Amino acid sequence: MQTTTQFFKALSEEPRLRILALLLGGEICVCDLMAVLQLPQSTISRHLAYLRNTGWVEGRRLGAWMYYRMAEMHTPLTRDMVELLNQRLAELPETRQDQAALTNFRQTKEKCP
Amino acid sequence: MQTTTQFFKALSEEPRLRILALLLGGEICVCDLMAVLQLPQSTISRHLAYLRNTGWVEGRRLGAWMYYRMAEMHTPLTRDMVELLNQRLAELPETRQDQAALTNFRQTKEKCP
DNA sequence: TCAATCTATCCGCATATACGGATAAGATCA
DNA sequence: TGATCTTATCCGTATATGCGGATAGATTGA
Repeated sequence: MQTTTQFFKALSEEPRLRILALLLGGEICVCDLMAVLQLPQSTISRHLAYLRNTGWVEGRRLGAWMYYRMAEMHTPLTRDMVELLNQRLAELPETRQDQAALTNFRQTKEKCP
Repeated sequence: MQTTTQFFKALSEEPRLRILALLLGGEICVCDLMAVLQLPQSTISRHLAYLRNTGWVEGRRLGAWMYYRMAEMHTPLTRDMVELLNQRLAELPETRQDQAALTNFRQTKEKCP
């Protein structure tokens, strides 16, 4: 049950919920997250580590960049939670704003491919 | 989004998750919760207050006793969460143990109707 | 190899919150 | 009203964890 409570605790901080909402739309690199969330790099990285440790996301290195995406879920509860967030998180205004900001940033940026 | 993160934070502590798992089975009075969870009264009451404030449960007074039950949910996200917990929480061993302890206590007790 | 870039971790500080005994508040009954 | 029972809140303490600048590690390209 410790695992389950920690899994839910990951959703209890706004930066982490915003990160998950973005990752539900597909893989994102840290630099994009920094641009969208407008938070210091150490803060982003710390929350990503938390999400990694609780099984929510997994990262892969692509050269100097790290890309993060939703992790494969291994239990019914965790699979259902991802499905639920996928359906319901988009209803929150902050989520829509972040998605728009991501789209916009990806169109205008040059580096951080 | 603050509301949503607080809503999830309620699930991030083991006593609260155990309380919710029990309440999914129906209305329960505080004295039963104390007997099942084996925690001090102030701890139970504090967690119940937290669950009340985050919209998870509602209580009603019946004489000297307080009975708690799952609250009516008002958004798709919260309704889906209750449905999910209802389906998945029973898979955890702690939940099964608590349910058994509740059944057992209700059969043997005399007071706290 | 050195400089530059990207990311993870470290560190000290601040805040949130869990804990549980003590106390207060509400209700019942004699 | 006073005694008793049930529950809620208060209180001081301990712990967890968020924050973000500083630092370390990893990678690339010159």
